[in-house]
This record gives sequence, C-alpha cells and structure tokens, in this order.
Amino acid sequence: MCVTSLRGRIGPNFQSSTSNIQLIPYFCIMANEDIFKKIIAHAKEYGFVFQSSEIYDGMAAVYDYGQYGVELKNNIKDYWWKSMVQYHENIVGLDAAIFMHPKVWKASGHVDAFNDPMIDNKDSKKRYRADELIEDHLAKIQGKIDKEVTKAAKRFGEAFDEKQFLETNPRVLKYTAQIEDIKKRMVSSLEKEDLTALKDLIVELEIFCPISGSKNWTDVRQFNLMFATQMGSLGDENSKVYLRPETAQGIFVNYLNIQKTGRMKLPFGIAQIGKAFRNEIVARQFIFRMREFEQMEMQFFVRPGTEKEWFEYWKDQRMQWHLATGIPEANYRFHEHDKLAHYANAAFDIEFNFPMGFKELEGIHSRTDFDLGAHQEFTGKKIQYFDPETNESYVPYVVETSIGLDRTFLAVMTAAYTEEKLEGGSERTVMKIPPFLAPIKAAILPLTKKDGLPEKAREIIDSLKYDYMCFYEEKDTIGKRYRRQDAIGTPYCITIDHQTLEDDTVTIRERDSMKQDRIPIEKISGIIAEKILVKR
RNA sequence: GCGGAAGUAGCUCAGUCGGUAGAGCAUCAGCUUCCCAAGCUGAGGGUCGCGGGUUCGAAUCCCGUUUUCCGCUCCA
Repeated sequence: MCVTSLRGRIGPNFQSSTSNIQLIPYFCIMANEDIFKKIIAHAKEYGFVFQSSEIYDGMAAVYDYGQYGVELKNNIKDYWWKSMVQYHENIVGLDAAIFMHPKVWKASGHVDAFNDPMIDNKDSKKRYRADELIEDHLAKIQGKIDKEVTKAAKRFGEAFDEKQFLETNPRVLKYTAQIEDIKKRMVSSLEKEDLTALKDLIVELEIFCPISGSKNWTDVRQFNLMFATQMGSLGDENSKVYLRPETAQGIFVNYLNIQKTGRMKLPFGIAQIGKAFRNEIVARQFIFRMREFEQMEMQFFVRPGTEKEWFEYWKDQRMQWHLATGIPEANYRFHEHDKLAHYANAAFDIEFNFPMGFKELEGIHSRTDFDLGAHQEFTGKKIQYFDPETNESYVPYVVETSIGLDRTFLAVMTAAYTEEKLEGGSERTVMKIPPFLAPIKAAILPLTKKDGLPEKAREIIDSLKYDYMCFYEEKDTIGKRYRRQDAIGTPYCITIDHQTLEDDTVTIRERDSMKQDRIPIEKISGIIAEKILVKR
C-alpha cells in the first residue's frame, strides 16, 4: 500500500506496510567525472570529508574526516582488524611509532629509491628536476630538426622525401647525433646516480633557466619524497628523522620482539593500521592520493619456498574480504605488476573501479627476505627463525597485504553513491553503504515534537545507544528527515508515533527499499543486529 | 612540477561601463502540518580566496600568491 494511506491503517492488527514507491536509478546517464565531483561535494556537504585547514585556504592533498567520515573510517578499520587479527590465531597486531631510526630507511631502500635529482637556479630560486631540464633541451634540438624539415619541404614541394632528408641532410644528422649522445649520457648518469655528471651535462649544454635566463645553477641534489624533521633541539644533519613513508618497516623491525615474546611459530603474521607520509610532487584526486594517508598492512612470515602458495592464499583471502562487503564483484579486478619493485618477486594489485577508472586499492606482494635480510645486514643482528620441523635456521620470507584505508573509504563512497527518481517525480540521493560500515545504524525520529513523543523516543535511543551508533532528530517533516538519513547512509529509521504510546510499537523504515514495517520496540535491536552482520 | 580555467553567503550561482553586495535553496526561531524533501512569519549569515598595485573610488582592471578543476608529467 501507499505510505499516504498509512493513517487509515493504524490499529491493533496492523502488521506491516509496503511502500510501492518505485526506485529508478538514473546515474548511468552521468559522466564519470560528474559522479566524482558529486561524490566529493556530497562528502563535504554531509560531513564525511573536509579539506585540511580549509579556513586558511586549505592544504593541497591533505584532508580531514568529519563527523560521519570518522565513523565510516573506524568501521572499515574495525572490519579489517577483526578479519585479520581477531579471526586468525596466528596473526597479531602492532602499533609502531611513526618516527623510526634514520637507518631503517637506508636499509629499506627508501632513501635511494624515493629520490629525484633536483637542481636549483640561484637567480630565480626555482627548482627543477635535472633530468627534465635535459629533456627540455633535447626537445629544443628536436625543434631545430623539425624546422629544417619544414623549410626543406617548402623548398622542394611535392618532390620532398622526408625520410631521405632525415637520413642525409648533414645539419639534421648532426642534431640527431647530439640527441643520441646526450640521451646516452643522461641515462647512464641517472642509472649510476652520478649527480656530478648530471650537473656537468647541464653546464656543458649551456642550459639556462626559463625564468631568470641565467646558467647559475646549484649542484644536483636528491630531493627526498620522504618528509624530514628534526628530533632533538640541535637541528643538525645527524638529528634528521623521517616521517615513515610506509608502515611495513615498523613491523619488520619488531619481528624479533613479537616472534619471541609471542612465541610465534611460522607461518604467522603481524598486522598494523597507521599513518604514512609521502611528499608527492603531484598529489590529486581527492583522498585517492594524499600526502598523509593511512595504511592497513599485514606482513605474513613464511618458510622460504612456500611464499608462492601463501601469496595465492592471501590474494584470494583479500579479494573475499572486499566482496564480503556486498559491493558488486564487477567493481574489482586483479592487476599483475609487470615491473616489480626492488623488494618483490611477485606482486598483484586489487584494483577498484573508481570514478576515474580502475585504480590500485590494495597490493599483495611477495617481498622475499629483502626487508628482514636488509635489517640483518644493517644492524649486524641475526634475524632468523629456527624451524623445529626442518631443524634449519633461516630468514623468513614475507607475503604482504597492504591496503589504503582512505582508498577503501573512497571505494565504499563510490559504490554507495546513488541518485534515484521516485514515484511522483521527486529525487533522493542515498548512500547505500554496506550497513555494517554505515556511520549511523539507526535514526530515532519522533513523528512530532509534542504529545510526549520525544520523551518516548529518548527512552528508545537510550536502550540502543550502548550497542549502536544512533541519531536523534525531531526537526522538520518526517520525509525530510528520512532523506537526510539516506544521504548519510543510515540503514534504519525508527519512527515514534502516537500509536507507540499505546502499544509500544514503532515503524521501522529500511534505507534501500524505503519499505516500512510496524514492529514492537523490543524487536528493534535484533533487527539492526541481523542487518549489520557481515556474511562471510 | 608545467600549461589552461576558475574561486562572490553552508550549497548552486547572478552582479551591466569601476560607484556602498543579490537570488534560490540551506540554516536558526516561532506557528502550522505530521510517515517520504515543496505551508506561513521572522532572523542570522559575505574583508567578494589572500596580499599588493592603479584609481577620488576595485568583486570588477593589473601583478603576485594560494586553493580547486582539466590536460601533461610523476607515482619505490
């Protein structure tokens, strides 16, 4: 029946009512770019994500989570933590500090791998990437070749043979040789990380700053993508510490502590949720790439030779974790790395279909013994496991699962965002967030703010709030309040009306179907509990 | 990082030739209605992103800067 006929149906035998409002999703006609903009606007408007320090013009690529954002984020963390730590007796947690000994980053390879060669012009104070300056110079020489071609083409008219011209014209040949030579020298300098040679090349080519026009250059230096700060008050080079660019190293340096104090036997895992920091040159696309972000990582230590099996196991497990949210499978896919990082012997990403296309959400990497081996080497301490089954000592191999919390948040928001046209021409925006992740589980709404309904509603919320995040509101019409709850993804709205005072029943409205049922107050808690169960 | 575009109320936007800042929605208070956003009355809210310059006078013109968006580039 229609909701408008409800009033006439109030009575002792009233069981349930079904809204026959039709839901017609029409977001399919929107361009992806528009959807992304709408999600960002929605996230701000409804208190999920704000730009950092917005009243001071904001900080690029830094974001704050608002009142509903923090709830959703905490729920995602909780889901991950339970799946990894609570449900696995051979996985334990860790919360390592963000500051770590500087040598950690030498051992991990980050000090080297995270660097770009930079050079400053002393007059314009402008900083450039050394290799890009050289590339620009190459483009200029190429421009000269193009000019010669255009000139010759004009001169010879239809008889002009470009290929032959390029191969025979002495001036062009000279330029081509120059390009080849510069390229070769640049690539070899970059490979050897010979910064002096790069500088020499820039000086020799008489490259000038496009802004000041001068050739007054500093030496080429490595510009680190790790954030650095000082520990202690002296501030000299020795007191420099980095904000961790990944959480994994906190696990590796604690491997021995946990293995010994927890009396852990291989295979076992250490899980951690925490912030990491990267000074990205370009950080854009909302919370997809931020300078300060949160990772959920689990390093699984295994006997060498078994890592491929475990790699496959975790690949499968992690995909199951994503699918258990109820987000459709079509949104996910595996992507195999064709170019492996310095530490890995196998690497897959789980990609999600974000508004800007399929992008990395989680990485599953077989890191071999690279990290533990490196720390063993740099510290001179033995990081080995005595395997009672084989009577051997060895450095364990590592299979890593590393997921971006903020990206998961964005994935959930993306999958949830829905615009619907309702019967009668009105529209609603509803966040179909998986109920167990929803910021608010139930909104408690007295139909009017008089006649003792608010008092009754308070009684109900008091009986629920210790178990579920609830929301109370008595302002505005009931329809308006339903829409506001839709917009933040609340799975249930509990409405208290005059009949409630008589027989202790309420209407419970479900978010996605908009269907309403009349139920006794004591059943509310059970219904919510059932709804937010994760079915794995 | 480079190039382009934009920034006016919480949101979407108007603002003419340089002459004291506007609308709709939202918010708040009161009334009314009471199960799917739309009633009435009233109120609050803006250093026009920020800084400088030109001008008697700048939201408007110029320069710088910052943020966002688009493209390129980068992404262990």
